[in-house]
Amino acid sequence: MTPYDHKKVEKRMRTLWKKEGIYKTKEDISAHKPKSESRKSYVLDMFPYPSGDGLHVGHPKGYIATDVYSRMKQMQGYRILHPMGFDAFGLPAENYAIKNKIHPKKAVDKNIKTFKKQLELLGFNYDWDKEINTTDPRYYKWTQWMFIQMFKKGLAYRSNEPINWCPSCKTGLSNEDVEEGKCERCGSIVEKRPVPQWVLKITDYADRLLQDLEGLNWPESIKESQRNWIGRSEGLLFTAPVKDTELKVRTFSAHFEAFYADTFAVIAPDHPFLPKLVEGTKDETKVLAFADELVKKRAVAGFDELKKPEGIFTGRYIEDPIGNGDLPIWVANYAVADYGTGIVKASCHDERDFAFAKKYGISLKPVLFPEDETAREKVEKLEVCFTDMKKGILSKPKEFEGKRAGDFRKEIADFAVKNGFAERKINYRLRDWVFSRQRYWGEPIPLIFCPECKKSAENSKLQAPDSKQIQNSKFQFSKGEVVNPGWFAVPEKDLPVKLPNVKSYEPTGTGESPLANIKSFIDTLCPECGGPAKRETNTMPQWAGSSWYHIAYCISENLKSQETISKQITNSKFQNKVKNWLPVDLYVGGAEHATRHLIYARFWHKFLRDIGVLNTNEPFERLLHVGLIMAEDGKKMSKRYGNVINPDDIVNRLGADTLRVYEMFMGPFGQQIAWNADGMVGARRFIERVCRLREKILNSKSQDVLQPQNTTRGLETLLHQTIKKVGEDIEMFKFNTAISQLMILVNELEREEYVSRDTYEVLLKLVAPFAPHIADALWRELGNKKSIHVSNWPTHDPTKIVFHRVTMVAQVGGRVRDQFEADLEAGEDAIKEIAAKLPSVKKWLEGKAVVKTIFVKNKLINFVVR
RNA sequence: GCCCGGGUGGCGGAAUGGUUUACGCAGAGGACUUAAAAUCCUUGCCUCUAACGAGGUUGUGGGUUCAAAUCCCACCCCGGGCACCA
Repeated sequence: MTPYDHKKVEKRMRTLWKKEGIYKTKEDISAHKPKSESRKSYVLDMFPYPSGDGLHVGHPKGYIATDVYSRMKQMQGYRILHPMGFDAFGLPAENYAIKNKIHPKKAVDKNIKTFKKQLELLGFNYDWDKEINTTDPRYYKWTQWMFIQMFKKGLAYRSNEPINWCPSCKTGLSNEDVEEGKCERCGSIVEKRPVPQWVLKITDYADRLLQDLEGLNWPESIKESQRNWIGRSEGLLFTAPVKDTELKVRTFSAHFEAFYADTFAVIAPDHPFLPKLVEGTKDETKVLAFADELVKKRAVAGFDELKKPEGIFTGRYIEDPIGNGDLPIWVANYAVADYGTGIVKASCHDERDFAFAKKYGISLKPVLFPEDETAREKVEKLEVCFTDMKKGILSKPKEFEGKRAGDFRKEIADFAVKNGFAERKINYRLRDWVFSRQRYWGEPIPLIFCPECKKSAENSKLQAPDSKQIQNSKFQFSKGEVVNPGWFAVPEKDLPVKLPNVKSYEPTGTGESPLANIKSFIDTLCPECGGPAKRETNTMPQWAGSSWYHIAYCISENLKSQETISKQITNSKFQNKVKNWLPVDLYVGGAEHATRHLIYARFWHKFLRDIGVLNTNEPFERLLHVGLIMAEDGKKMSKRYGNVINPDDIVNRLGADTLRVYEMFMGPFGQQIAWNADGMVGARRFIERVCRLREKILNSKSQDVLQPQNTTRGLETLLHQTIKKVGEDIEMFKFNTAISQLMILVNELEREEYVSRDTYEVLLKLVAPFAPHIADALWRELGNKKSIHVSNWPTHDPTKIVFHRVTMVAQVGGRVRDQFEADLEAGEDAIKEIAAKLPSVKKWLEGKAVVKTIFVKNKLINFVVR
């Protein structure tokens, strides 16, 4: 492969760009500029976690895309912000460090260096002045400050409830970190463990997170994932006394239409209320022991094993006010403690309840039936479980007898509320965000605990009696108020709370963070009373730093400032910067973040808006996800399979421009696709053709081949079509068709004896976003002093796109019989006349009667015959 | 089980009611060359036919339409997400 030395060209161009500073972000903090001058485009990639393996060719696909996009935007006159940074806290970095016996900080620094070197080889237009690193104390000072604001607003609370615990990673996990009951990182089965945790009340934002999805320009699939994840369901909350006790029980039901069928209730085996419920019953110990066993079983059981119903009678009954008598309460393995109230009234109109009752001989009483008589009989005889709450016909209560349940959902709810059985309630599947990790490599949680202050706080406040707490709590017993007695935020002047540099940072496995062993870190003074106090030793999860990094890029200078954050954020300069860049106009990254990072960041952003730091509701206006590049064998690229392709090798052999063009040309951007080494040849050839076209340029201006040619496909038309299509396709992330259009143009230009300089320059500009090195090099060879990347994007002339002659299709009976040329906009009669004379059409019309003629202007004529 | 995508040549894909297979890769034939590489040109779904042609063909089956890859119904397969969430 000859004619150009990509190594030389690419190196030379990158040096020039650096020298000329063409990728420096243009800030515009004056609010007075006319709109056209301050058009901005904030284009963001999901920042990488700098792993020790470096990049493979799959990683940069998204980065190339945003690079192409932002280059075009810049040429179109937008101020662009296109930054890059590193998300380097968290388990992977720490595990890598432990495995390689190197301190996480050192490992991260080293890996970032490698990453940056690799990224730079690809010729991205990042403004490295904006680089951020979540593990930089100047960065996490802000992360900690934001956490403190949440703490002060009561959005961070201390919980003692059992949480997901990964025995292998030796840390608590959030609900989002668990997949099919397994740790998302290492695949170990997750246990429930009662470890004291800091939890963020993301559920307070559930409704807004759900509602605001509607206005976002995001892939429908991701919106749908988030809707499912938030899992809003409207239902009824029933309250009833527990027989022979002072206790009351609340149960939630989203499918309440057949609530007259309830004959028993189930409680989760790990429900914190269970011990209190069975207190004083005959089989108290037996029940608790059995429940314990169920919990343990559930912790190790595979997913499918949970389908087998198992349980035990608690010895207690609900006195159901509906008049169904006393409902026995059972412990059931399928009941979930932390959804709804963890206790559910059960009936034959639920698959799981039905199976459970059948197994343990609990009586059932159907009140909902199919219309069909024989089917109805089966339900009456309890042979089948009937659950259709839409089409089912009710037999009870009297008020709704014979009615279709689905048509009266609202009325049934009104009825239950009016009679005092229940109140309306909206429940979410979303759980609060478990925010503590018992690991070393994370942001220290900036809180201090003072035992003295806790005592006085508790003394000053008499413990509320149980009954009251029942009224106020989601659960039936005290969950502890959300005031965190004895806990205080680290005063702002003392931020950041730096992660101590230690030798031993391996997880303890005791539920304590490794920081708990460092006396010099723990011991401190109480910010409230000045007495001896202890620091929180847990760290934040991997997702903390990434929850606000889109903001960090806008205020990168602020991160270096010595001023307090509270003061900085009220500064009008800060406010202007934030207003000028946010929201992110285009956000590109992997779809795997649908229900984690993308929910957390939205939550965090909304919170910061609520406290006045931001003025936008949502962080990411438009989102696109990049399809994975698979290895040639169709598997994921991984060291394990030995199928990794390193971009450095490609850059070395064929050049960054070739790699970029190839990755953009492979297929639709969002689609998963396998690497094909052969395919790269096409990309390289395309670039070489663009180079070779230079020889066809005439310096004399008089001979401009852009003069309209006497053909239907004039070059000028093609050129303007290409300008239009490439611009539109890049805007829509349809890079593959943009490139194919460029190829068509190049093929056509090759056929010409001469190419005008103007045409060639337009071509180079259109190629520039994809192949920035060679395009700029060729551009400068033409004598241009400034980089092509700061030139103006060409605009198409709509009048020049129109053909003068068009190719028409002649059909007979809907079948194509011939094609012919005709004048643009030619009328039906003229076309009919031409078409009817064509021999191949004539042949098919012979002996037939034309019933109808269909005419589509500039496209076809169709004779419908009989 | 529920919810999203998707199924088009040998391969990646294009076309969102109007010529199926743009563009690229691989293949075959040719030109140039002492030769090779590179480059350029031609060709390129299946069936029937000596040929001209004709018919078929966008996962399968049906429907709407002058006309369907595209719209509607049913089914099959692949990929992804969610899942004892009451």
